[in-house]
Amino acid sequence: MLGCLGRGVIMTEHKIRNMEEFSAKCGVSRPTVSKYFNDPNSVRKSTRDRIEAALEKFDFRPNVYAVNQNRRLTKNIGIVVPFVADPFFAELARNIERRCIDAGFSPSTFSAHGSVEHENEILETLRSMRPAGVLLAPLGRASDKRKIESFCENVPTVLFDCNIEGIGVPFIGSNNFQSVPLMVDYLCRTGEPPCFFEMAPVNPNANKRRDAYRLAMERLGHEPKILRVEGQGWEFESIGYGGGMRAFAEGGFGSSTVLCSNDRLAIGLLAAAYESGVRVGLGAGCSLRVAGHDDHPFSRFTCPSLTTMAQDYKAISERSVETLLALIEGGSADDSALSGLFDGHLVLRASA
Amino acid sequence: MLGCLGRGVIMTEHKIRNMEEFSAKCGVSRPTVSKYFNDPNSVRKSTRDRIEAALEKFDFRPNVYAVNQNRRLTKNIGIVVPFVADPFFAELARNIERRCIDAGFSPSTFSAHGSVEHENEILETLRSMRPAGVLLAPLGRASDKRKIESFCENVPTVLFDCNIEGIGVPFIGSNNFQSVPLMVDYLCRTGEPPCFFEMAPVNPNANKRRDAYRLAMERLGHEPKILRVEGQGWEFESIGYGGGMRAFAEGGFGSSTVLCSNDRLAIGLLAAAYESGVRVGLGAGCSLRVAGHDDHPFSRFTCPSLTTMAQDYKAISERSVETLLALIEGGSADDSALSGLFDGHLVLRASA
DNA sequence: GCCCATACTTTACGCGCGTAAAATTTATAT
DNA sequence: ATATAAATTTTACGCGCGTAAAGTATGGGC
Repeated sequence: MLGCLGRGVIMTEHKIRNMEEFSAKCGVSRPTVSKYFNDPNSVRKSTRDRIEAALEKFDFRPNVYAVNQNRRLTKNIGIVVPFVADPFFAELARNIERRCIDAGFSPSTFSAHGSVEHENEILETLRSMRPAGVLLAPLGRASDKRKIESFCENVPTVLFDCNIEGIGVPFIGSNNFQSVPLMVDYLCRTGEPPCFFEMAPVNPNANKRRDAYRLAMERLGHEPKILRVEGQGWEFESIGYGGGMRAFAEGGFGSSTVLCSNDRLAIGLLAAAYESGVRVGLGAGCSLRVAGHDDHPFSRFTCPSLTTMAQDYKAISERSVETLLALIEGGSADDSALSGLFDGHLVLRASA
Repeated sequence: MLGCLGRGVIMTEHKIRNMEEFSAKCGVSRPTVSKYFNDPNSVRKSTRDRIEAALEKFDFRPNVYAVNQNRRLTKNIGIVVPFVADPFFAELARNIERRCIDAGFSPSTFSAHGSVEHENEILETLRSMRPAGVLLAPLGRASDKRKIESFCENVPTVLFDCNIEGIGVPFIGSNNFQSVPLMVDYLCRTGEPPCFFEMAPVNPNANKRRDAYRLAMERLGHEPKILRVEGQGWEFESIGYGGGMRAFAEGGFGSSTVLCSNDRLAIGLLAAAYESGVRVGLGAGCSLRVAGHDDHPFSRFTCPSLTTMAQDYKAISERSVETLLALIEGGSADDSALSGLFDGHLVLRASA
């Protein structure tokens, strides 16, 4: 490729193979270049300029594998969500990714796709990646608690969205005991007190929401009514649909207001209502009100649009990353003291 | 940790630090162990058994960074989708991931989150990962064509879902010229010929679907009617909703049947119809039929449920991975000859 | 002008493993 | 039993970079 004739007319820049060659082009020693890549501000401005000038001409990048092999701690951060096909988690992951990049780390996102086996595989993979830290939203009840626990002992980890209680790991999530009562209160003010529509709980959030519902109802002097539908897995819409169809066939919910454990369940229920000829909403001719929880990205586009409790995506992702970075910096500081729960806010739409 | 008293009662298995130590525990040489990890069947059964026995006792795993540094080609495969918050892509990615793992590779999935900058970042990251191959679903029109082209020259790549034409890279996707005419034909048989509802095309698929619609209509002796709505970005539902609201306000679509360029657009349109008091479906009292394209995971739960063309997820993911593996094996074989388009099938639901 | 802190260079070692070549063992065929 | 092929061990080198130590250059303050 490079002409040997020595004409020197067009000196084809032969590819830089390693940091040694690159440092030669800079007129700077390799260790200094190495220092530069670890922290550009750790070298004098004049040398920084020389390196960056050469960087534009040759676009060299240190070999990630060699770098990570030799660093005590890699700059990798693992992000694990239970089910990325749920736009709620996709959105959360996107936010978190961005923040990690901005903090100078290299995030890699994994989805357990709803399966424990896959979640365990991911933890194994993550282990061998020796990440600086991990942001983990576990499957929940289905998770292999011991594996997660032993993982957290070896890798700085922050749990988000779904807690695994009693393992002393920081947790960032939503405050269900604030959000659910707020919704219950709104629903009671504006119509018949709601019943609670849930599936077999996949995680602590589901349990807390039910408990919060019960408490809120009792505090308002109403009798809680809980309707649990069958079904498992992560096809919540399908479960909500099936449960809805059966309830409508058997004569309704025992209340003209239904508070769903989450939006996806509500989406299924709305489909069932539509198919059953039950008009949902506030207007005349409507016989049912439906509310959800989470402000799922699609809840704006349901028919009718879904009244729901918005989780504070931004705060959760921001605080999760902050907490992890603090954990990475400060060694293994006091753990669960770093936990944080965020309030949600009411999103009033047409369904309730 | 390890008692120094020599009692030997409980010999705490001190952590294996590297392959050297591990091979000692096996009573096998390190190069042989190395061979084993590259291909367990490349060593004699007796030694394989010894290694695997030790493997259970010490759960040693080769350092991924050291491995990848020294191998000519890593076992990594990059998977890139334009927007993972779209469950369609999440589903595709999940399928592809699984197949890569089964083939003995380590997939990492990335989402461009709808932004070119992010897509380019991902390509850079991917480059420094020196992957064996990459499965890339580009953003489409928004993509930086030159960067993708230069990337494909250096890394074995298979495009899926969305083609970048004229760069000689294998492409696996859906056959829009089969699927759209099929839908058009069905709609014409059962009611008024459809108009076509689209947004500014984000990728070649959108263009092809429109062209296929036009052709199909002309072939059936009907006049094509195309309604393009404004809006950009990846919030298709929102665009469909906005376009729908305006169309209903201005007196409809010029046909009582609307074929949408994709399901997400249709989901937005259905929301607009509902809000505008327009009944969608086949039954009495319905004034509009709506059909989509893709069999989006949520299209079962729209109100009414959405009649659509199902893309063959399984075939696309399977063939994409197969093609990439062939590309990896056979060096840079004849490229675009490996392309493949798959037929879709009609999914009849309540909306049309 | 000297002193000293800082930044840099040189030199050197190690990380954990792939991989090649040569010597040796083991299994299979004759 | 002997020849032959296959598998394994030994030995050795290299990958690209982090990092430490010791020496050299740089620059600011007095």
